[in-house]
Amino acid sequence: MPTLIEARSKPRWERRKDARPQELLAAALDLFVERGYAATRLDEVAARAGVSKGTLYLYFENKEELFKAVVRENMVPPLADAEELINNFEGRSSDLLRLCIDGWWQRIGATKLSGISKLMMAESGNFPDVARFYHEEVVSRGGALLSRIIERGVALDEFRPVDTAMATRVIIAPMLMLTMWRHSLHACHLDPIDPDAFLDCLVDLLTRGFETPSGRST
Amino acid sequence: MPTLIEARSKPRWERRKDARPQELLAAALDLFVERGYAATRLDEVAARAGVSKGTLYLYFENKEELFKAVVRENMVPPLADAEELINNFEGRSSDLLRLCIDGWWQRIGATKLSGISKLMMAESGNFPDVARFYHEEVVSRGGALLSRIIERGVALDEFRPVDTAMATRVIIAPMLMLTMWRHSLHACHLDPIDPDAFLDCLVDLLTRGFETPSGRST
DNA sequence: TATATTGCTGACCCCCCGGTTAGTAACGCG
DNA sequence: CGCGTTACTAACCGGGGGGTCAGCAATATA
Repeated sequence: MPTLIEARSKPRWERRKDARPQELLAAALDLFVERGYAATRLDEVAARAGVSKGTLYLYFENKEELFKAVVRENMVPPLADAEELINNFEGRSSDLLRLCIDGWWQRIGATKLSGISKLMMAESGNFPDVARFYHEEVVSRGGALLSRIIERGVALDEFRPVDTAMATRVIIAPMLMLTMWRHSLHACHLDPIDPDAFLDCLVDLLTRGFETPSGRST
Repeated sequence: MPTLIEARSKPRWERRKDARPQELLAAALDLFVERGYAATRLDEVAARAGVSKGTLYLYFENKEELFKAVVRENMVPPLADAEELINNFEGRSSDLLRLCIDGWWQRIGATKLSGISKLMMAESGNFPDVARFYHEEVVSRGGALLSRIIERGVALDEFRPVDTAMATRVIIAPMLMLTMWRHSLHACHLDPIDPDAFLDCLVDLLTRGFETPSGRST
């Protein structure tokens, strides 16, 4: 039976209309990253946010819209900041490149947000609508940023002329691969890897590969 | 009603105990690659092999054992061949490395088998038992092969001394990443990529990075 | 053609999960 | 304190899919 204490101190639930969306988004992010898109149960998302499944549907139309909201809330802002940075940057393009890669690592790669990238690579084939959305909101925008940096470098004669599209992929590949590792075998305590060493190794390799003899400093 | 022709020429089904396992494995490979592990329906595997779901369970204990059989049937033999090649190879280690990477591309990377690698990266987190099996049968063995090549190169003074474990990953990362691309966004007709150009670009980058000044030829 | 053997079918069980809704309890307000 | 509004809950629905099994029909044998 409900004791006096419970009856007095704690209502069975509270009305917190303002706080719900953020709490649901946080719970959804956690679970999407942990389990993937298809394997995430909306029951569980709601439970982790401290509400019932019905409440989740008061704030989000369905699973797909919930996921899109998670992406908009978490992945898009860092992209906007990077765009800002690139627009106002004055200095060597190789420094700008490293700044962006480090920024990505600190704000996405090293955080649970990297799980979203992994999730999309893993499941985009089964959810083409979500894939299209993610491509428009994140992939194409992120790729465009990197391409701008490379083209800046080439224009200022700091980088040798390269196929921008391919170079963009060559940079992104190891970054994404690192997140894949961290979220797959690595997460099962198999095949541990040191992310910092890996990134250092690759950034070094890349800058050596890109820079012109004249652009070299150290 | 069943016509005379049907009644005479075609039985409703045939007994083909010997052929079933191979046909089921082929169907399973196709669907695992197309949809992923969790999203593959055993009903559909059976249908594609031309039998009912019940028959599938006559030949395989359950979904997990079916998947393991697919891996053993398709992924393990190329590894054994590569091992053979490495054991008997006489020549420059950089040639051996390129031979193995090309062999991987032709027998796995460029075929639907690459979908299995992608699948494991994508879903190992949700199926730790399968992940462990795959790690033992494929990942650790493949990694060991690459490590042997690198150590061979270092021992023969063709490669400069490197952290073998890290170098192994640096080689594998772009290979796996390429398969990820081909099976995710690329498969949705987004972000097309030329695999050969990508691989050439990276093999070149890697061999340059590894070889000692003395080991250089061209 | 009759009979035994067995590879194969398809209906069935049961749980799960995305999504819905009738009803209830928390809160604002007089 | 009482009343209206509404944020929230819990029970529910329907379809789907892993796994099972009683029975049937295709072959081997005679």
